[in-house]
Amino acid sequence: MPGARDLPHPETASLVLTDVLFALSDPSRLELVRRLTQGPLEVAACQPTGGDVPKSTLSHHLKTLREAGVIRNVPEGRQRYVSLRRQDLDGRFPGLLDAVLGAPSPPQSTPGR
Amino acid sequence: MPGARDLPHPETASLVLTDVLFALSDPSRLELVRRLTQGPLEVAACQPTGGDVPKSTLSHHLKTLREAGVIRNVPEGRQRYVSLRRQDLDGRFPGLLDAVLGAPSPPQSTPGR
DNA sequence: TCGATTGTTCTAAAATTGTCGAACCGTTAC
DNA sequence: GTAACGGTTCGACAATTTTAGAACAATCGA
Repeated sequence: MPGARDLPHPETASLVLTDVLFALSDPSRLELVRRLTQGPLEVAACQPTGGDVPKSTLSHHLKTLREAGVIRNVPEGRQRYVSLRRQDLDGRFPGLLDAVLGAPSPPQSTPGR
Repeated sequence: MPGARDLPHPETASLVLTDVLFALSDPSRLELVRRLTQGPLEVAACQPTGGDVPKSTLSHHLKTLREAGVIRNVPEGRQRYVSLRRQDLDGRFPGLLDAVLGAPSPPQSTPGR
């Protein structure tokens, strides 16, 4: 049983807070994390809404999130499923993800005009 | 009314989540924030424990935190007082600061020995 | 007033991070 | 097999961020 195409994921106990905060500090990565709360996505579906980001760029962001322990990226046949490591994050950093996800996402929602 | 030496601080309502996360994603900045929970500090006291960081470097970190809205930096006579904008942060991003401050700070707290 | 104190700002170099094309690797379809 | 898919990795370059010395600004004490 050869094709073990698994990427490395940090253990829950060794997740580093500042790495998680950094991974979440990028708007496009954070938006993806928000979408992942709805459920796992295949990589192609991780594209920003309507955006057309090169595969390598997207893959790089996924790597940042994965190495910080925010997401899991597992092979499934010919594609990959990306999912939020919610329980792990909640276990190690209680309340953090909820606070981040509950916070107002856009800088401000242009009121008037 | 001359010596208005006040630095700009963003309004609470306009704080941006990703900016806050980024500001907190640096270990030395985060450590400072933790210390600020004890109360305001003058800039010189913001030096990392035992560390000897150049003034300009420290000032730059303070700027990052200030512009993100994490701290307030006000002149007081010849020095300046740095304080955590806890209420503002709690108001805009409920639970975020508590979660960050409650989280394990070091990568791992070597248990045994 | 002069000088020491306390910190910010300016400028430039070093280090990180982001972006993207090209090469590459398993998997599945033909 | 071999080609098409779905994605990661590699390498290079651009953009940010970090670091730090030097210059500068405001305040206080003598």
